[in-house]
Amino acid sequence: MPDIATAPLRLTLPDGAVREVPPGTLPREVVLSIGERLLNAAVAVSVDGVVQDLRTPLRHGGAFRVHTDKDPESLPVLRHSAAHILATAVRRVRPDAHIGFGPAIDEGFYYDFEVATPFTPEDLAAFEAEMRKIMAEKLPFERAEVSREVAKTVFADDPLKLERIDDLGLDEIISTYTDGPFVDLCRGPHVPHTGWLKHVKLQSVAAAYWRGDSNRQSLQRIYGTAFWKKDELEQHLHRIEEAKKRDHRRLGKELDLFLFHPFSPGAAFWTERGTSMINSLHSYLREMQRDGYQEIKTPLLYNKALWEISGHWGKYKENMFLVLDNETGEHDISLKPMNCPSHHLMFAAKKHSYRELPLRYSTYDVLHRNELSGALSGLTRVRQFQQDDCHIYLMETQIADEVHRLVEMILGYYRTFGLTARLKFATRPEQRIGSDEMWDNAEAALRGALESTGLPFELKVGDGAFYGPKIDFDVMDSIGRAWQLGTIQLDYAAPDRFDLTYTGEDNTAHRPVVIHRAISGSFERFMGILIEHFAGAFPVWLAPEQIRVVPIVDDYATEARAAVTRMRAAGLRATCDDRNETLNYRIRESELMKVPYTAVVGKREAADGTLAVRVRGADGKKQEILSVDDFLTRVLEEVRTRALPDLSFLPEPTD
RNA sequence: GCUGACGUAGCUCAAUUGGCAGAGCACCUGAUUUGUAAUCAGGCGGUUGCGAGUUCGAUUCUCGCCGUCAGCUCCA
Repeated sequence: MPDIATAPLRLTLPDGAVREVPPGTLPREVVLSIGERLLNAAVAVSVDGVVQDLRTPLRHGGAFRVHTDKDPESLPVLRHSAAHILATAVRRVRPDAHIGFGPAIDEGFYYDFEVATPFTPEDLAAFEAEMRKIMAEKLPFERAEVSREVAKTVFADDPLKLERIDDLGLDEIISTYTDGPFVDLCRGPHVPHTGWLKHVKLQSVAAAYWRGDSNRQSLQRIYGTAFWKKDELEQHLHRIEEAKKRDHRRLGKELDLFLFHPFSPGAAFWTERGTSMINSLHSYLREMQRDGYQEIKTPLLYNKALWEISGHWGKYKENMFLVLDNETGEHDISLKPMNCPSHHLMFAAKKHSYRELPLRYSTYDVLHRNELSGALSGLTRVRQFQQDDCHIYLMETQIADEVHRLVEMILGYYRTFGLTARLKFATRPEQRIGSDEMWDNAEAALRGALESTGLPFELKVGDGAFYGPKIDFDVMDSIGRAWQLGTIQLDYAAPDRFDLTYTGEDNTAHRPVVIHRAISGSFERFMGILIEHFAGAFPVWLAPEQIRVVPIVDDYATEARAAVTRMRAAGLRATCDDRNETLNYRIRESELMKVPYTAVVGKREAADGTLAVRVRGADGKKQEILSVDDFLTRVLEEVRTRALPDLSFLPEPTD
């Protein structure tokens, strides 16, 4: 047991009042002294922001706060306790199970078990039932602080816990928590007793390596979640269901945007509709880069000599698709996993003047990365993709301006989609190339440029690329999920490796600096994000089919087709659905395909040269009768401004 | 890659203990000529992912392969 200093601890309450208590005082006593009702509602307390439970002796003074189920700090405590209750249940039902770790996580909790035979979904149901019993039993969570020797005795039958104990530092307090028959090595904090848990749901079971190490044994991990209130749990589960409905894999099929085939896992087949969307994205980017960018194309296959120069052969070979060279019989050719080396070759192929800098190469070339088969997932993790990639060669003095300009451009691009981004500044990682001096320069330059934008950013120490620091853009979509998309990476190493030079004002050779930057990350993943963000109801400029014209009966098909012809001539993507089906049927299909405008032509419209325009998702309420000209003007304006759709009209996706 | 679950018509899903593989939608044909989210009738469509094995008989059981999905430290 570590020494506890004897000087009284000063606790400052939120109202400014100060309590002095002897070290080792239990928080519950402090809370009780504030009020009995508060104690009944208290889940945990925090001292200077560090959350602990009511039965962990106080060791430090500081800002003292009491957390009830209203406070965000309390939810992880509840979920951590839920994890223990799960372990308690599993041990009752399957006494042979060894216990691993069981923490609270963002959306709930998990617990790892080592068992001879994997759990089944039926086991999960049995565990959940047992958990309910344990919750009804209101078993107190008893905390004990024990010596290393005692801990080892308690967990003599749990090898995973023993290993954990051995990892603990000598000065760390070893504590255990007991609820009923179950003892766990645990730092806490926990709720007072198992009855505090009311709304728990076990969600899935999957394998997880012990300590995430694929060389270690595989454990069974059970995921679950818990909430204070029933409707919170139900809402959470409902949100998961809703997210499934806008899953891009499902919508991609329903909206006929792309498909996958087992003969080329991890590579999308884009349908006409999906291709149309990607082309719209391309045009937008080209428009943004009209000024000062050179779009180029470079080969897809390279001799390994290039990868040896770039360093990929040593650091990235596992992820590259190697190709057999028939003449040498060796796999010494590779599909490119990145564009940078080929751009550097392009740069090095000519003499460059300082007057040309910054020189910006952009490309949409296809890249291949050999991701683990188990890592593939829809459009978000693929083996073949296109980046909106760009490499900028510049002088060090130009970095600040350029980065400033890039940040604005990238944020502007996201804004077009109604996406907001958070910036992260990532510094030198442990595994890196280049001298410390180089890193000092690079980090200072990039950071200075970032600060000049005046935007808030988060510092990610050690998260940089191996060749330089970077700014990452994490984008939040319409349902609050974060995706890492854009990146601005400073590279002092590649110019050396590729011996890149430009001729300066002084007529001697100088090293340029390289900036790698991507905006969408990859078009594949960006499409996946857009599909989910808009739930398939894309802005007009992006929608693969912008207008569907529907004649009520054959008699007006001529007028309908004439309208479509005019729309197409104006550069819009319009179709005519004059199939022999009922009007309702065709309207329904147009709505299901999320076509922004369905223009109906009946007797009146045919006579007047008008269209009855139905707006997607508005339930027919926003219909307007417009002349073809007025309608065209309006849609063209929406396309020109890349107007965002009114997402409040977003219908619940249909099953 | 590893662990588990899954793979039946273009799509979404059925099929008792192993016993003739079905439905809806889509598609095709015909009828119907429709005013804002599914008109009616008929028809086409499958060597049940692929390959072995067990069995009188396999969608069903076993094994291998392919693919899909979930997960693979947010540290007791």
